[in-house]
Amino acid sequence: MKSLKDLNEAQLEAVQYNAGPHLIVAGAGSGKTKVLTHKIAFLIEDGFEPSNILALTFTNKAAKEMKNRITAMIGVSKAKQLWMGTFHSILARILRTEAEHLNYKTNFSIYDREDSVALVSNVLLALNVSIDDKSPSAIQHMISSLKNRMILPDEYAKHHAENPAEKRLAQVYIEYNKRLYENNSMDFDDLLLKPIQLFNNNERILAKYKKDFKYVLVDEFQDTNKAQYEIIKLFVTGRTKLCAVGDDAQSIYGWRGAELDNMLNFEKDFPKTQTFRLEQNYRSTKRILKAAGSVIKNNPNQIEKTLWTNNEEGELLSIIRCTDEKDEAYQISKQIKKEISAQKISLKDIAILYRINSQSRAMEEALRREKLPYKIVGGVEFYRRKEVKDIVAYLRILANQNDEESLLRIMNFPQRGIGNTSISKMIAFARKFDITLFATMARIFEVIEVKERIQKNVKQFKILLDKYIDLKEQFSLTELTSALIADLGVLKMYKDENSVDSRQRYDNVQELLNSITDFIKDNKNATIDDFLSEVSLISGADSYEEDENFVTLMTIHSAKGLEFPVVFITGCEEDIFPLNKKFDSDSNTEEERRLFYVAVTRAERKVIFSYARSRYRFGEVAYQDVSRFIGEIDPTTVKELNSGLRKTSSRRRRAYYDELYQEDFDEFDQERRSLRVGSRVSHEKFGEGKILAIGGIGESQKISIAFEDFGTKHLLTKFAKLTLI
DNA sequence: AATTCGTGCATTTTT
DNA sequence: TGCACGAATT
Repeated sequence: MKSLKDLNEAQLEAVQYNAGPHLIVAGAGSGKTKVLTHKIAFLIEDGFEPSNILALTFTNKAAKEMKNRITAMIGVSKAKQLWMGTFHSILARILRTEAEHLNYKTNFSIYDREDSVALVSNVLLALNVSIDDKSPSAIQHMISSLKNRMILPDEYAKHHAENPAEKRLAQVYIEYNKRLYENNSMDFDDLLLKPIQLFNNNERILAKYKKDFKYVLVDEFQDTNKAQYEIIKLFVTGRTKLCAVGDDAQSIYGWRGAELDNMLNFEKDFPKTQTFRLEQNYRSTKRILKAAGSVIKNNPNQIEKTLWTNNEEGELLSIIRCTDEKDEAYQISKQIKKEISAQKISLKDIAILYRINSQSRAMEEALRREKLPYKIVGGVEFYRRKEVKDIVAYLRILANQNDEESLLRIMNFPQRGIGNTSISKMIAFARKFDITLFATMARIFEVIEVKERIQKNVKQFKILLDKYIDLKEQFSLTELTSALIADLGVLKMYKDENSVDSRQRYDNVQELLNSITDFIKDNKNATIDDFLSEVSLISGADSYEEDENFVTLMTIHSAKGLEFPVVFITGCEEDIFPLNKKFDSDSNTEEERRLFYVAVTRAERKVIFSYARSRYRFGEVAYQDVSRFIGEIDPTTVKELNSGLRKTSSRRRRAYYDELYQEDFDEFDQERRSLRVGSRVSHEKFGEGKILAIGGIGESQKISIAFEDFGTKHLLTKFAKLTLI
């Protein structure tokens, strides 16, 4: 097979191995996707049917990339038969087919995070409970972690909930799941959990899929959580072949339940595992690899491997020191202009990476001012925008009338005079007679508590929905949606409003129509359910298009898997990167370090770090310390770009830095230089704590401190008698 | 029921 | 800082 010619020896071995379960430990830039695609092509040539191959990825982006490359190798018709996609989308597909065995209907809705949070909110309200003042989104996250660890509501209530707060959480968890079921809906975690339930209870169904999946390939294996691992184990037994690809150093989804141990213990769960290592990097310069390596080696838990490259030595990495986030943005813009005129690179070769989305704001402003075209990947994502979600909620109701969350969303959008009071009455009625909210609308005249005028509005609304539920059988999705939008008059509404905001909304609704048209074009026989699955599972990171000439802005998480000639890594400051919450654990820092590693290894030729000495956080100025990761970089690989001072010997660099920072802070704040964000202090009444933020100057300076026993307090520095510990 | 105004709170990262 | 939500006002 001639395509195997451009593989190196290690890659070739991994591609051709077929004797049993195998784990490919693939370092950054070592041609992981290439190996996977070649492997699939190789298998097909070897006689495997495409429809017997299951290839699982984590992001749609990765799935799409792989699909494109494979299509180029084996042709559309074969590529189409592959089971290839994200865990979530493949399992959603299986669930739609098998829904009835779980007592779900095939048209179930998929709730994204926002929908789930809204549902949690409603549950909290209905049960009238609160859990340690936690926000609905925090509670949603707690429920999600439980699901990730495969702890179901009943089990949690029986075996895990001990203190009163946990007991209340159990209550909420139970009700939340019950409502999901009643709404004929699943959240993201259910898409993984329900299949396990299905397969455990129905051997015949499992057998059917096992027969289909003769070869299972898993990308980004280090990011699998317990449920995903369980699914793989269900599919892979006996003669099924398993190929897992991953890089423990790039595991950055621990917070989402990813268990790195899945990778470290792989050999135990799958006996006779063969491990391959891809250690040659084709992406970065020697210096970049050395710098990245010098940081990641501070993590104790790792699979041993040495990344090397034949690429050139390359430029030194550089560091830009900035006064604040505006200065940072400005200096980066200047640097970008410099890079472009000095070298033969264009805007699309440049990425600006940050730890948290909120960092993008200052950057955007500077880029606009400097007239540098840019594009944000991720951020407030298209399908998460209010105006888009509103329309999507209509489509969801047309597909699944049980979906109460969606119905609530559109009940009074556009405004039709059905307010909260009336809605509460209707919900009460629905609960009393144990019917859905949708069914209640049909009997609205029995809900006597609702004013007559409003009953009529509900009736009108119901007629509208019924009309489109009817029409969906005859019309294409595109026709249906445009007719609906016209009927609702939302475009006109946005146009009339004629504000900056509403113009944007207008465009977004138009864009939604376009995306539906595109989707139907690509998926000829797609149903409304298919489209809705796609919409729920899509993410901002998927919108990245590499051929357009823009500077790319994104979080490091969404940069995973991508590469750029020039990479800016911004906000290299303690409490941002690493972003340590409250009292941080080592494992968190290790994950942050891996994230840093991912950031650095995105670069082909040049890396520029930046950090600011102060930064607006929570509306207050916070004085920042430079990230520990900067200090961990091998000093022979970096230089400071804008220190007014000459180079110092590398051995002295640490001391020199410390001195420099001391000076800098003095300029800012003579009196209180000893109090810094992150410092630990003691207060005579509140005991010990950590400084979160310092704002204002002189008399009015305020300080936020997270006390260990008293929570977060905001105090006037003048009055708070603080001592540094 | 809709609009306006004010307060308080928040920032991880994503399928 | 800016946004979201709640109370107060119409």
